[in-house]
This record gives sequence, C-alpha cells and structure tokens, in this order.
Amino acid sequence: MVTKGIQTKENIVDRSLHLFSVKGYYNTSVTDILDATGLTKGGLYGHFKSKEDIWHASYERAVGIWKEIVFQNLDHLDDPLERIEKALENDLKLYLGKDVFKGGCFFLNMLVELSGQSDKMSQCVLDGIMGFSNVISRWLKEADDKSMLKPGVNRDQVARFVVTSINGCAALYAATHSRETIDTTLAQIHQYLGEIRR
Amino acid sequence: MVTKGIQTKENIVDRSLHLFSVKGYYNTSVTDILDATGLTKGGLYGHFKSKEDIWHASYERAVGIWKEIVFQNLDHLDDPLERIEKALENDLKLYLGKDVFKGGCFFLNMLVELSGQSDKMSQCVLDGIMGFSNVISRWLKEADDKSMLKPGVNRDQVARFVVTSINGCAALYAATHSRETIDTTLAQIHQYLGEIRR
DNA sequence: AGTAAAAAACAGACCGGTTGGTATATTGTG
DNA sequence: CACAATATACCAACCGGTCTGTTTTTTACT
Repeated sequence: MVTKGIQTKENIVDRSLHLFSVKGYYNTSVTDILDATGLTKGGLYGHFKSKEDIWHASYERAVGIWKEIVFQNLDHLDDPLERIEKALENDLKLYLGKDVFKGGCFFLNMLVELSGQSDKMSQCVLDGIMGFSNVISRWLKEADDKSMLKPGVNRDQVARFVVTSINGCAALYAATHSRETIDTTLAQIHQYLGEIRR
Repeated sequence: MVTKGIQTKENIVDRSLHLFSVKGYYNTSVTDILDATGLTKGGLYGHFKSKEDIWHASYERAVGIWKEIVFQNLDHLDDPLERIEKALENDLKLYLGKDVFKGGCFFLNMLVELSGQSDKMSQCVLDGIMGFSNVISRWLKEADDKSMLKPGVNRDQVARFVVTSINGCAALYAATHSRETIDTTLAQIHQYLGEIRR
C-alpha cells in the first residue's frame, strides 16, 4: 500500500533529482527543494536526515531511469557490437538528447562537481560509470569469443574510451544543447568501432 | 613598472584560479579567496568589483597557462597529423596529468558547473574549447591539402570528436587521478586518427 | 635626494539575506 | 485514539557585497 508518506518522499526525490541535475549539488539549496515540493523544513527533514541523504536517494533514482532507457531494445541484437552501438545511441539520443534531466547528464555533472569535494559521493558516481564500461567490456568479450574482433584489440581500453567519449559529449551537450554534438559523437564512435571489427 | 597593486592583483588571480579549479565556482566563497590571499574584504574589492570579475580574470590566466603548455614543441612537426597528436599528448600528459590545476581540467570543470547557471561564463569557456577544435580542424585541412587524408573524412567532425574525447578524459581523470585514464585515451585516439590517414 | 601631497591599497565593521539543520508544536490519517 | 506527517519558529554560521577610515605606496616638485 502506498501511504501518503512514501508518496511525498518519492516526490522529494523526483524534484531534487531535477534540481541537482540543473543547478548542481552545492548550488541547490534545501530551500530550493522546499519550494519545489511545497514542503517546509519540518516536512522535509522528517523523510531525510540530511541534504546528502536526499542526494543519495536521487542518485539511485537517476540510475534506475537511466538503465531503463539505455538497455531498452537490446535483447533482439545478437551481434554484440551492434548491441554496444545501440546502447550508446540510446544513451545519447534518448537519455541525453531527450533532456530526461534538463541540465544534461546527471552523472557527468555530478562526477565533475563532486570530484575532490566529496569522496563518498563522487566515488558513488564513478562506480556507476565504470559499471557501464564493464558491461561494454563484457559485450566486447562476447564479440571476441565469436571471433568478430580484429586480433590485438584491447577490449577494456576500447570500452573505457567509448565511455570517455560519451561523457565528453555530455559535457559539451549541456553547454550547447545542439543535436550536432550528439550526432557527431555517434557518427565518429561508429567509425571507430567499425575499425575493430574483423 | 610593477606596482604593489598589480602584484597583489595577480596574486588574487593565481590563488582564485586554483580555488575555482579545486572547489568549483559556487563552492568557492569570497572568504576562501580572502584566506588564500591574506587580504580582507576591503583589499579584495579594491581590485575587483565582484566575484564574477575575479573569475573572468582567472579564466584568462588559465587560458594563457594552458596555451603555453599545449602548443609547445609543435613548430618542428611538419606532419599536421603528428602535430595534432603531439598537442593532444601535451594536453593530457603535461597539462592534465601534471595536475597544473589540482582539481583536474579547469575548463571542463567550469563548463559543466556553469552550464545552465551563467550563460555569460559558460559561453566564455565553450568558446575557448571550440577554439581548440577549430585549430585542430585547420590542421586537418592542412593535412587534406597535402593529400594525407583518406577521401570522405569529415574534418570538422573529427576535430570535434577528438576534443570531446579529451574532455571526457578530463572528467574521468579528475575523479580517478589514474594515469591509465590518460594513457587509454591517448592510445585510442592514436588508433582512431591512424584510420583517417591515407 | 628629500619631502609633501595625492592616490592607491588595505583593514574591519557592517549589511540584508541565505545556508543546512534542529526542536517543538500542530495537524491529518489509519 | 495513536502515530505518522507536516508546520512553525529558531539557530549559528556563512553568503556576496558596501562603507568608512587608516595605512602604505606612488607621484610631483624642489
């Protein structure tokens, strides 16, 4: 049963996630969250014990939303390299490009802002990003097992480079909001991945 | 003649640049700058009329430092593609990797934090980054004129993709501080650029 | 070079407003 | 009725910035 309490709690997370994404963590004040939710201090701090706690809940929510978008329509792709490209396309076109979070990519924004500020929070984000890199790495392994890759391809490096590129794309897209940024990145990654195929 | 005034002014810029790079713009308080310089409010605001003014001066300083590092030892390289790779290597190994600014890449950090917050400041950073992309684009044109490129290479796209990748690398390096991040990016860009050569 | 006037540099108190967070009281709901 | 949910008032610390007054440096003139 969905009580009133957990309803408002989810609402807090939703609104906060949006605010953190647009304004950043430090530049989002608790008052901003109060205004966005219509609550007051007492109401908010009844659900979370600190601003950082709200962030962690927002992060988990963001991961859920992101996964649903990026890993959709992948099951029917038997070709691991096609699967990788489709996932990247999902990420850039449907997650980043559709402005799921108005400020750009929540994870990249947080990673940059929190690096050097909060080890706990930035490590949290970094783990998520490296997780995606590992998924791609596994798909590359699958391709390699099927003898689809040129010999001598460093799979981990390729995976990390691809993830690096989409993060760079996210940084530039947040500033430009131009489709070109996304299209260019996808086109060049396609070029790049085409060259590791046997 | 170097008066006392412009000496302290330069000192303010130096310290502030460092603080902005490590803590970000919003999370750096004027008091932080006061502590770092040993000044008080009156002393500081005699040189700059606002915190944003200090940032603009810091940005200009950062550009100067960055250019000196990235464009060094390039004159002797007649091969434009080698020149591009050397510039990227300078950027990642000597600027990013040597922790010239402790918080990682000042420009990437600022771009991400300021996008959506201050159009004026973020545009400033974006212009600088796109300027680098244009330089690379011109070098690619030079290579093309010398018939060094495969036919059909989209020079602007290649330039933008390369710049995108080094920015992504900067984001991950700030979080990991691992040489591997840099080495991987350089190695894969080398791979990628090798494929556009005729 | 010495000195006095002008100007630049700086200190410190102060401003209204905001920060994240707490304690307690009140309201709404099962 | 009981308890979760929310409001209100409040806290000390801090925010970027201004103001006035004092000290130090530079400049101008002899």
